Amino acid sequence: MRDEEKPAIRNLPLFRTVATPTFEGLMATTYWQSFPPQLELFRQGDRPDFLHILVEGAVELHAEWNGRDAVMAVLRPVSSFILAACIRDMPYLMSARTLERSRILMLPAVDLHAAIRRDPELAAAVMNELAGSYRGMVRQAKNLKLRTARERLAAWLLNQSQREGDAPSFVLPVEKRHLASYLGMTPESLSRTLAALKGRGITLDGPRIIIVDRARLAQAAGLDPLIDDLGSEDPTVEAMLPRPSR
Amino acid sequence: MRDEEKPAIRNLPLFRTVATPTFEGLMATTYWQSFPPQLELFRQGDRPDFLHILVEGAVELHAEWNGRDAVMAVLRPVSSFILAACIRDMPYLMSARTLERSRILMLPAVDLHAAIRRDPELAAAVMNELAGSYRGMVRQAKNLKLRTARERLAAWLLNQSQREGDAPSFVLPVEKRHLASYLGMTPESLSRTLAALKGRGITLDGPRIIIVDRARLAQAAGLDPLIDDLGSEDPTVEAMLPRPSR
DNA sequence: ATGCCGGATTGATTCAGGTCAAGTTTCGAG
DNA sequence: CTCGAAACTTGACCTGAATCAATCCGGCAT
Repeated sequence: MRDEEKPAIRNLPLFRTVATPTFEGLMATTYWQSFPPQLELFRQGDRPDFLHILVEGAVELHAEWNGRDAVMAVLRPVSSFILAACIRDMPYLMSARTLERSRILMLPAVDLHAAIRRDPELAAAVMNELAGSYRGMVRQAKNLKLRTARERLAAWLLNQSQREGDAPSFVLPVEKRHLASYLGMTPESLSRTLAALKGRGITLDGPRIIIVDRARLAQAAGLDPLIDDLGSEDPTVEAMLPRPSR
Repeated sequence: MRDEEKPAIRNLPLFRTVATPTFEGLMATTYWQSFPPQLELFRQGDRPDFLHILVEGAVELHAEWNGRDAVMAVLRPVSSFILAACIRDMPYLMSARTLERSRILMLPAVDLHAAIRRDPELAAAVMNELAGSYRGMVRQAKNLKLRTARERLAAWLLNQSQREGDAPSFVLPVEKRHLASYLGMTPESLSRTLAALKGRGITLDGPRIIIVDRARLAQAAGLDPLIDDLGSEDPTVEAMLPRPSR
């Protein structure tokens, strides 16, 4: 464990509030793994042996069925993932692959369990994290059921801009086909829908989005704190790109 | 609190494993509420003051946005709901209404919090419940993103049959328009899709479904334990009709 | 530079599912 | 038993998005 990244890990919602001995004890059981881009970390159905903590790079959670594939989330450092599978000790419901070269801290599920049993403060943090993840998935399901592809895209653009500090312009942090899949559409549809939004508050420059009329775009998105809210909710697992990579 | 239903409540995954004093202490802080059919229990955005435990009747969780409405889950006794909102003390993301005359046990969120702090066994149960709910929502999102309306319907029919003990025939436990919304389609589409499945293993008799060729229907559904599995996962909140009303 | 190669765009077409508009059935109130 | 409202079904049509099929573009290795 390098000292430089320790503070960032310590600051995860999962660990922020626990006593230092608990944290140090947990860290002592971890070990590092480095992965090249495009590597499958695990597949849905596998047994969860480790809580994963992404410290560098980018990881995509996706789900497969009947030959189809859908991106469920994209994670950026520093984020923990697959906590729920570890807690229940049940097979992953999603597969994970790196998008970039990534460094991941592996925390054995057994040790996590032991620590939770020992430290009620950690248990409380886990509850909060799980409740937040649940709520994140509820938001995602609402997004899918209630909004059209165009509305989802418009809302995502606004959210992404907000994540980057209300930037009036930003470059997409993932390839468009991944974004398309995350939003539940095809790359072709994303391309067209993006073009359609040009008349509604944005300008395009390759992978760069320029928001020229925030109000107009917000109109098209129909923003709603009960679907889109970032920030207040814990975005460790569920959100697409929780925060700029710093 | 009537003695007759106590065992059923005690048997909830949330309480099954806790010590009796914890359970009794919690029950002492609860009170009953009875509601007529079609009554709004709370609206999305409201503050969560109580953990709800449905003991009799049926409750629907639904989400609204921009004039659209989608059924997110239907609950049958005995089920607890909105645990996540209570844990995080954040606004409900879904609204709730009774479908039938219902009796609900209200457990003040403050008392729940206090009990969790006191009893690590309860904390563990809450973690399990939340992790299970999260996984249930992941399944639902996968279902929406990866399957067509027909596949979702076929899978739901098989799951429902299984819930009723592999019944070869059963009547729909909710109105078709509610089922349609839950499955992410319109009532008209449900009607047509049901008709289309007549050639693929089922027969219809009003609200009764007769499964004549389970294998054929399973073929149309593409069942997958990582989407459809009931049973092993805790279905308290996320599943449509967790169990027959007994 | 040149030539790939994978991703992105654009166009033509298809298709699943939604919308609108009649019917028809069911069921509860009187 | 009758009536009326609500649920359901059916039909015609429309639309959002997927699919199929060319290009187009940009980075990168030769």
